[in-house]
Amino acid sequence: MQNLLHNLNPEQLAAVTLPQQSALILAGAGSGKTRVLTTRIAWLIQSGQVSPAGIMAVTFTNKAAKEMLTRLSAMLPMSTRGMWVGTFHGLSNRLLRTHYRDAALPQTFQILDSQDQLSMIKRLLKANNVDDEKYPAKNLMYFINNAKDNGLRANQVEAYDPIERKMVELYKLYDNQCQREGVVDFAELLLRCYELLSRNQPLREHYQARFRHILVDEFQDTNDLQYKLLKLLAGHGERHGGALFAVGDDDQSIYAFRGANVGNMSAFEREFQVENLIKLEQNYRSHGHILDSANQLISYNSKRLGKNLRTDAGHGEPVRIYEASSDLEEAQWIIEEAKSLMAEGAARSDIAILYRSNAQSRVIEHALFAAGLPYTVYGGQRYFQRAEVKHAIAYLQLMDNPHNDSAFLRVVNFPTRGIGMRTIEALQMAAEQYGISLYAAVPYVAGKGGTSLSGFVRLIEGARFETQQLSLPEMVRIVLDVSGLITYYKGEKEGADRIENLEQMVNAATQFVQEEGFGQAAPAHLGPQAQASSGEAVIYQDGIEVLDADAPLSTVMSPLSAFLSHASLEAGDAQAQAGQDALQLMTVHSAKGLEFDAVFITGLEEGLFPHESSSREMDGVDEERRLMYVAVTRARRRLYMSFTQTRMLHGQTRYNMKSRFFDELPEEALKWLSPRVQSHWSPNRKTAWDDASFNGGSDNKIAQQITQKSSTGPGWRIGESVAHAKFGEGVIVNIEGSGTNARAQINFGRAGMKVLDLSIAKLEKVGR
DNA sequence: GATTAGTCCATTTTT
DNA sequence: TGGACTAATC
Repeated sequence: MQNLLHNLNPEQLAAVTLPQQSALILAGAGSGKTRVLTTRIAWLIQSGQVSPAGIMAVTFTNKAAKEMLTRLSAMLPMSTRGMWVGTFHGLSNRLLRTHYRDAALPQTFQILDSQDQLSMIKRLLKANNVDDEKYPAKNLMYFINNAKDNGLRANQVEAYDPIERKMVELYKLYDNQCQREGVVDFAELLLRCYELLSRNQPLREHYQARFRHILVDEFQDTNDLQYKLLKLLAGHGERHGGALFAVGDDDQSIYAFRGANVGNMSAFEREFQVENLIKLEQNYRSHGHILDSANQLISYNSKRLGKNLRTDAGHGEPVRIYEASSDLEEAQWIIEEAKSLMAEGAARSDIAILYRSNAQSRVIEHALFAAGLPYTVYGGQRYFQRAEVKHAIAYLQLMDNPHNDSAFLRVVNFPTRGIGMRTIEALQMAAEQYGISLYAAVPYVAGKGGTSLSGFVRLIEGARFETQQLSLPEMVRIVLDVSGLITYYKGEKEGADRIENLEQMVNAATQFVQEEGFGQAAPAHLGPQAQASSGEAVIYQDGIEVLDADAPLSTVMSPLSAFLSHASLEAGDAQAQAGQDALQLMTVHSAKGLEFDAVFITGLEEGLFPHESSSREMDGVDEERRLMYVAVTRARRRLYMSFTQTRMLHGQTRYNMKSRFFDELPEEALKWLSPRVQSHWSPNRKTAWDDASFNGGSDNKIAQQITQKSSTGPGWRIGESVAHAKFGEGVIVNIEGSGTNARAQINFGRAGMKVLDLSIAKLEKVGR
């Protein structure tokens, strides 16, 4: 116990040892948030206040959940079994598996990932002859998910115009279709869970009584439904229920675009009458200048719960800022700096290069490749998302639940087995007519198509029969062969990697079976009933099915169902990183939660960061600023920022002003690096002639005149920074006309784009 | 039924 | 600019 609390600072200690009450922990970046969370759980158990089964810890990512479990098992002498640690979706899945009957789901219900969901919506639109110009599948998907994230069913959504009314109608159809197929999307997992618990009082009270302590990580990222679910579990406003311990940082809320509501933090504080608001402001990560920059920057946001990070480390190095002439040159500079960092002993993996949008990585990647520096880009294709893996999964899905139409359509003719469009259309007609799944509709299709379809059904049935008594890995092995996938990819030019990925699935299954505690001999098909002898999983109270506190996952679902859930809920790692020690490239979003010795924040230009679309959204720039705050606080010792005069975007040259965020940093913490001596017309770059003709639409002769004029005389040139008395600083984007008629189009950033007469407007050159 | 040319589009992302 | 997706062709 002593060493458990050892080395905690006073705030951390206070948070860890709070009494069983609602608490909000405002945990700044690098303040030991995860440590507090895990130590509290360990302390609660060690001090005998609660048994592991009384703990629920919720995270957003599997990575965070895994991390928590790892740390916990290192801290605790006993097993963490009985504790519920997982993502919102993972825990919801578990609950729904246990109470599938009460939730009105088939035992083998399957989880649609976003890809499946979109294709399902596309099918729905087609089947109902909906104009997909007017109702793009993506919009409908957004509409449905948005409604579900707010806890609303179709009949609860208020529609204000005909378009919305139609969307609501389609939402309803979509839900019906999901129910028919026995599939649920991500948001549905949570919504079902919420509805199940709200409507079923004994069940709700059982869980409320069980979970004495509910701990939530990254609380600022919760959406409305997640918060409602937590309130329900914590028995807010009811007799039962445990304490909600929420940890989060409103300054790091960067997921509003996917429904996260920072307002949940203050709502929680208010609704639970939180008396214990603890701020963790001691930062153990960054040096002083970096932290000062972060603090000052974020102070420009108005709606904050208020928090200021401090460090015991010294000021350290200043934040270095570099103005490049172009995106290419920016990349070049990054490489030079990274090289010198490495010469000083930095490992490549200690250096991160961050950008606002993925498109920016290409130029940097090119330069790194040319320089022969190993690098890794975060956020590639995940294992279970790869086409070939999804195909194999689809076969397994059909074996476990043949009514999953998405799975059916994915592989009914892959590898090709002579089932064409006409046959599929006939099948869809039949399925529509009888209101059944495609699989079930097969007998209703006659003729040649019907024959080949029956063949497919026999294939699935055969695979099911053949693997009935086998373990999950053996089953996967058989499916890979029987489906013809391996054979198919053997005949493909680029098939070797795909085959390797498929083979990898057997290993994934083996690992899964071991980690999740499925007895190695347990046949993959057989569900809970078959295993009931191994321990009563489900108990009954007042005639209601409730989960035994210690029921392992293996008693509530079959290995196959569990594996399929796992494939949907945990997409797996992105590309196996070949070069271990590599520079880390990623978006600022994906850098959240990580830290590096040295960090480059690139593309700090108006329009890019803050992104131009953010100015159109409510509090959009504040969110961009939080994003910048996240970026800054990733750095331990060295922080670099860069922006460029010229950037290629969507095949067009853009001239952006430097980001407003530079004005929000403390000057004394910064070091502006003088750019290398360079003319604006260095040979590598496009000439003004190109630029002018590219942007202007003025003809080449005129553009050429301008070039000659401006490159010799005191005139103005494209890309140049200027200052205007009223509009402030700007960048010349284009010049039209010449002599006294010359007019310049100038991007004044926040003040907007202006066209000014060069002979009239009083412009000053801005020293760069 | 596969290849190919044309079209469209373009923050951020986990589950 | 370049990737992803669709329509037309052999």
